[in-house]
Formats: sequence, structure tokens, C-alpha cells
Amino acid sequence: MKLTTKGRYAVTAMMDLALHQGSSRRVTLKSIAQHQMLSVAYLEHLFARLKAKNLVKGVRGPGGGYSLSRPADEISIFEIINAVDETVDITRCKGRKDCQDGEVCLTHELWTDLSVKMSDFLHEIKLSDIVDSPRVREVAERQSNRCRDVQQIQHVMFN
Amino acid sequence: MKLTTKGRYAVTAMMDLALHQGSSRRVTLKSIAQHQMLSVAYLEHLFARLKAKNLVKGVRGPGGGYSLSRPADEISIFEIINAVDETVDITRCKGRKDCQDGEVCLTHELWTDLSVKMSDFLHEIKLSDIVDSPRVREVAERQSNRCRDVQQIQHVMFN
DNA sequence: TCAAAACCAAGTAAATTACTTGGTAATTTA
DNA sequence: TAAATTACCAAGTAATTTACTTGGTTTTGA
Repeated sequence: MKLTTKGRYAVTAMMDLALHQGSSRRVTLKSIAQHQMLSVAYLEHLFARLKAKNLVKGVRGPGGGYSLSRPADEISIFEIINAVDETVDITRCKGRKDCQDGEVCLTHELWTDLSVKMSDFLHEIKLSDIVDSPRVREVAERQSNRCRDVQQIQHVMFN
Repeated sequence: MKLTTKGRYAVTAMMDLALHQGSSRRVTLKSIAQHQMLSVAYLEHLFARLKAKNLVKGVRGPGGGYSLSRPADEISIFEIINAVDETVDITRCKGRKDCQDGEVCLTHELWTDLSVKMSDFLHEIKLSDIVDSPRVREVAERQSNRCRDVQQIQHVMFN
């Protein structure tokens, strides 16, 4: 278990997809980039990993974009974070379990215990748990309208 | 909430202190450095932060070292990780809550919700929960004996 | 055919992590 | 009292990771 801004970007991006899952339109990296104030190219890296773990699917061409490859209640937060952050080397002895004089190092085992607890916890939380709530849906409507407006303005101004 | 190897080092180091809490002897950074295969100077940085958050206390001079400043059941994993990893800027808009056209950005709020859940979870897990178990105690005994041997050998060889 | 999108690769810049060096201050023990 | 041992401190460097940049190619809908 590792958790950095990279994982956060992945989770928030996945939330973005989940929120737009109902409407048939896909979500472009461009729109996510505007939301999260990131570069499209960086998102491409993240989505390449998410795709490799079969969490999203991409469609090319106009009207294309990304969507969840599974229902939001079948995607755990752990999977998302793990897809981009990879697992951190739990110990320096990297699973050989023989650090310190051929014996396992106790604190490393304890850390592994804790790490498993955290992973389990995040595995139980599904994307849908966070995104599905009447309040959220309502705010999402307003938001997506506003975002569309912003995009149109930006399009007119910069293109 | 942020979680990197830095936090892991802090937690495992604190486990080390907790495991030696019973015996009157303090734990030196040198011995932790040998355990975790880290430099003493790097541990010094971590312990400066742990000390600033009143999680450990240090005693100088021969026979000195660090010990927990509170019982292990009053120190949460969250506190430890937070002491060294600090909190990550939750969003780019850094609490101004006005990213995207003066409106809060929904996914950022959702991330905050999730972040709070994770923090709460790690706040409930105390150092003692991980370190206090008969099995662990027993292994710890063997370990600390072995480590003492190793240190003596190293002392003879390198000093 | 053209534009919009995903997809790809090989970089650079910035930030963070981990370490290095070279100290000072407090404390125990010989 | 001197020497050894430990925490404590600061100002760096090296390595790694994060985030971005550039310059493409492929696919696809209008």
C-alpha cells in the first residue's frame, strides 16, 4: 500500500467517469485535465495503467473518451490506487524474508499485517459508495452543466 | 492522508520502541538503523518530527536513546504517519474550495470524504493493537536476543 | 477528408526521499 | 576529569518519483 497524489488523481478521475456513467457520453482526458488542473499527457500515463488493469476502456475518435469497464460497485478504491501507485516494496529485503541474520524482521512482518488491514479497508470501499448519494447526484448535475459552460467559453477563447 | 515509505519507516521504528518498552533500556537510533537498513542521520530527521509531535522522547548520553512518550495504546498509526508525511494538499485549490469557476469541485469533495474515512480508520488502530499479541511478544524476545548478538559481533568486527 | 480523440515514446523539470558530512550538547562511565 | 556515547542540528548531495513537454501515430465519426 502506497498512497500519493498520483493515487488521488487516479481516484478522482475514476469518480469523474463514474459520475458520467449514466449519460451515454464518454469522458475525455481533456475534460478531466481541466477539472483536475493536470496535463492531458500525464493523465494518459495514469489511464494507460488503469486500462492495463481493466478498470477503464477507451474509445478513439470524435465523441470518444473513457468509461468504466465495470459497474462502479465492482471497482474498489484499492484497485484504483494500486493500479497507478503500484505496491511499494514492503521491505528492503523484498519478500526474501531473510533480513537480519537469516531471520525475518519482526517489525517488517508487523508492517505487512498493518498494510493488509489498510488494503482490506480500501478494498471494501467501492467507487459507487462514494459517488452514489442523492446529494452528490444533484451537485453533479449542476457541476456538469457549469463545466460544459466553462468548456464552451474556453473553446471560444483559446481555439 | 499520504502514505509513503517515509511513513512506513516511522511506523516500524515506533514498533521497535513499543516492543522494547517493557524493558527499561531505551532504543538507540543506531540499532533501529541496523534493523531497517537506514542511515542514522535519516532516522534523526524522522525522530525530530516524531518528537515535535510528542510521540517520542529522547535521552542523551551513554545508555540513552528514544522511548515512547505515551503508552502504545494511546498512539494511533495515523498520528505516526501524519507526523512524518505531513498532510498532502488535498486539492490544487488548497482549501479555497473555489476551483472551477468559483464553485467547489465535486470530485475533490468526494476525495476529502474518502480521505477522512481513511484517516479515521488509521486513527482507530493503535500501536498497541499491532504490537501486543502473545505470538509477537515471543518472537520479539528471540529477535532482540539475536539482534544483541549481531550487534556485539559487529562491534567486535568494526570497532 | 478532416478533426477529435486515444495511444505511444523519449525526453525535461520539479519535488521528494534518502543519505552525507561535519559538527554541538548532554550524560554516563572509567 | 577525560573519554565515550548518545541525541540533536544544519547545510548540503544523490537518487527516485512525480508531473509535464514535445512530437508523433492511429482510429473513428461527421
